[in-house]
Amino acid sequence: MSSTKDQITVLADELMRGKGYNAFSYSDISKPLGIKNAAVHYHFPTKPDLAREIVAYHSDSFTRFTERVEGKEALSKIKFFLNFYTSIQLSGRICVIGAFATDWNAMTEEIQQDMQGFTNTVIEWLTSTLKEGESNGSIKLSDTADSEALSILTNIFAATQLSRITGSDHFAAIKQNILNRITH
Amino acid sequence: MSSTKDQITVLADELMRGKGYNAFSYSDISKPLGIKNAAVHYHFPTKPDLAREIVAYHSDSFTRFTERVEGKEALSKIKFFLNFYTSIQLSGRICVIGAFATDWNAMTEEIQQDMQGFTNTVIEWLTSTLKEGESNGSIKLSDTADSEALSILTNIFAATQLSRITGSDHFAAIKQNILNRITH
DNA sequence: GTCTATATTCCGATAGAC
DNA sequence: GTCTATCGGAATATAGAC
Repeated sequence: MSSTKDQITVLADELMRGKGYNAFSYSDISKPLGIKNAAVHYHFPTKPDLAREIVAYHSDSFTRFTERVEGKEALSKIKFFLNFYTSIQLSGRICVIGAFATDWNAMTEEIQQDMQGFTNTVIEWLTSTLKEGESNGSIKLSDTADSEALSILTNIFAATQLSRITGSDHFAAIKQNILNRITH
Repeated sequence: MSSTKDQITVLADELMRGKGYNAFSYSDISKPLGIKNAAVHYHFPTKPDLAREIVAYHSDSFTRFTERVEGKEALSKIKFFLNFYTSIQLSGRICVIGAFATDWNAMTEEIQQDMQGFTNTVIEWLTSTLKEGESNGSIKLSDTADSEALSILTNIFAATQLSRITGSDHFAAIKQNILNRITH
């Protein structure tokens, strides 16, 4: 049993990554939840408030993810990360980073700052995990860990976008290409 | 001297890749051009008509691009392709593929089909150009040409998105990483 | 915390004059 | 081909009762 506020957050996130920020409305949230427009505004007075909550939701989720895989072997961690994107692709949605990037110039400065913090956290985790794997020999790096992290991140989040247009086979091919690149 | 219709198309494309499909309005187009709302509707009765024109505009542009580089050496062609994205990044805009992918579920079937055709054309050009470079020895492939094409495309179009959030240094790093991967 | 009711603004779109 | 004028609808947001 989750609170109305939590239900709004989850649904808003799905709409954000499903249709885009400017394509969903308060009524897209209130109707499925069986509540009224005003009730959503009670929890999130403005739409930017809702957007910030979505970012906070992903920040928390990513923190829990890193804690869950902490202690596992580095290559295994990367595979868990990539498998998370597979579930995004299967749901027909896209990564939150790409969703906010596209609507970037329609976002308030506060949202932008929150997203910068979140995105850098993801990049830093990827970078340190790649270094970790190179140290123990499970991962092969042909460039700096930071560059490889950026390459992997853009590959996988754009794969959720591209596969909407050209189909899920392309998502699978991109994911496999990443793994081929970083394994011996 | 370009026609009003052409000016509308160019501006609509910039808005589409600058703010997103649902974030720009007919008045965002009419005001800068010094015309009225109704004049834009005369040329493009509905907003989906405008979206289709944007796709057609990019299809034509890409065809002209491939003709311009035809005859050049394969690696050089890829570099021209990547440099085109540098100009997108510098303008603060994103690649049309990512822009439409994010708003995919807000698009009509006709727009989606047009985008599928355009995107596959880009992928096919990249694939055949990579094969060409492998044959003449200028390009190194560690995976199938098709997979490498998908990897490069997602890297570079997502780089225009990511760099909005984390800065242009990341765009440069991703671009360089692509070149490192495919050269000896 | 949710409701009814409403204010306000903006959007996409059309009719008809010039 | 562009204009004025306007329609119908939807969106974000708020006031005040319960």
